Amino acid sequence: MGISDRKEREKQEMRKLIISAAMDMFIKDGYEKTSIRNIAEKIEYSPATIYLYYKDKDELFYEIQREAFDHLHAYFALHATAADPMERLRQLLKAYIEYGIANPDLYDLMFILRSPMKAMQDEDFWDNCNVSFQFLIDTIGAAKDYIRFSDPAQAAMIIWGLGHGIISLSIRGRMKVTRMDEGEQAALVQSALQEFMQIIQK
Amino acid sequence: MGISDRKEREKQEMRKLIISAAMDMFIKDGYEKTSIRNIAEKIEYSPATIYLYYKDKDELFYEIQREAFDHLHAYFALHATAADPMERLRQLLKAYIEYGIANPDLYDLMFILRSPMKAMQDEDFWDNCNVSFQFLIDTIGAAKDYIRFSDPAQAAMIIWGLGHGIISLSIRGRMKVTRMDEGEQAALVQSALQEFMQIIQK
DNA sequence: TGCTTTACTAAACAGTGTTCAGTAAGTTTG
DNA sequence: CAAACTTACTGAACACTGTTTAGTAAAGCA
Repeated sequence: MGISDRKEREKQEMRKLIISAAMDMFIKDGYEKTSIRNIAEKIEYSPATIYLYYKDKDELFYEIQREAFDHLHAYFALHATAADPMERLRQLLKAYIEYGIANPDLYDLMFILRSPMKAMQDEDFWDNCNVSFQFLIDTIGAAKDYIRFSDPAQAAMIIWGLGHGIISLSIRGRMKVTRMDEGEQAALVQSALQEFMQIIQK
Repeated sequence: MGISDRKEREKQEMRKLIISAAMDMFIKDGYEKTSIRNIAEKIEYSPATIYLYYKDKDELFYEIQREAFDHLHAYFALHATAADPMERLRQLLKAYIEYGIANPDLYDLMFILRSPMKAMQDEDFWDNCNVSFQFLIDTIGAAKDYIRFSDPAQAAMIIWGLGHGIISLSIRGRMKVTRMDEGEQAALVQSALQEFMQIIQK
């Protein structure tokens, strides 16, 4: 049936239209201003129409999260390229933190906000996150003989935890407690990470 | 003037009443259900009354954050007590993570939510957070000769970042990507932290 | 007692996510 | 081609949210 094919195509195009409008607003105006009503206005449809394509806001945000993870993975692939495994791991951690601080709203969606996780099975987050997560696992796997952790899973936990911790403290303003200005802060983070990588190296 | 003294006392009591109702709701029902209207209903006043005592929701949440930080500091003081500096640091990191996972909503307020930071000068967060933060700084200061960081500030950044990262990934459901059940996850976190502390030890 | 200040609230405004009845156009069928 | 059916869409409403304002009743002071 040619018509139902076209209908299906149009449905996918509409979903895509909604998602990209939402993604744009997310990046430009942040999470708080990305409302169903604002998205609807931007694409010149009524708010109710969005509910014909997405069950609720959480499901919509879940789809934007998928796009965000693709975006992050592309950044990893571009910046963690060294042949030497240990150097590649260093680059990956640096790229992660740079990405998070440069794209705080997308980072929120991927790693902080509750909304995209709500309407989700356990497997769904795995689907979205996995390509990026696997990048970390593989990089640590390649470096495993050069780091002082007996188990790569432990190393992954520590490195991800550390990276996420620094990004999220930073983008949620909690580094204020150090009473440093942003420049000092960034310098301290960088030198601390440098030493950390040195310390965990065999 | 006895009357204006009493008035002042009553004003403080009212603020206290609002805060404790809000704190209760925060712990019992979580952040999302703690609305100005719900707090007002609980204390049997109109929503507008709350605005006679707090400028806006952010200022109210800032005050609850102060209480939460007292709560956290009490937990630290209770659990990080070893005489040996390195052991005390280990206890502190463990206590931090335990506290965060056991009190996810208060942890949110202290370290994740944007709301309490909005109506805030840089110094204000310092006021709220400082007693707890100083506990970390002091503990690291005492252990500084036994850890492989040249600068205690670097060590603080790494340890806080790591602790916060693990707590926040955990309470925001992002550990799902490991495909472990909660028991396995907790075991991995614990063993990873164990090894981490070993590795940074001189 | 009369005047003023204080404490409080009902009602409204502007925003949110979401649902549902109704319409108008597109598609299929007799 | 016209009638019947299906699909796509929307206006308006519901139940929430934070916040402001005008008005009221009680408390304090002269």
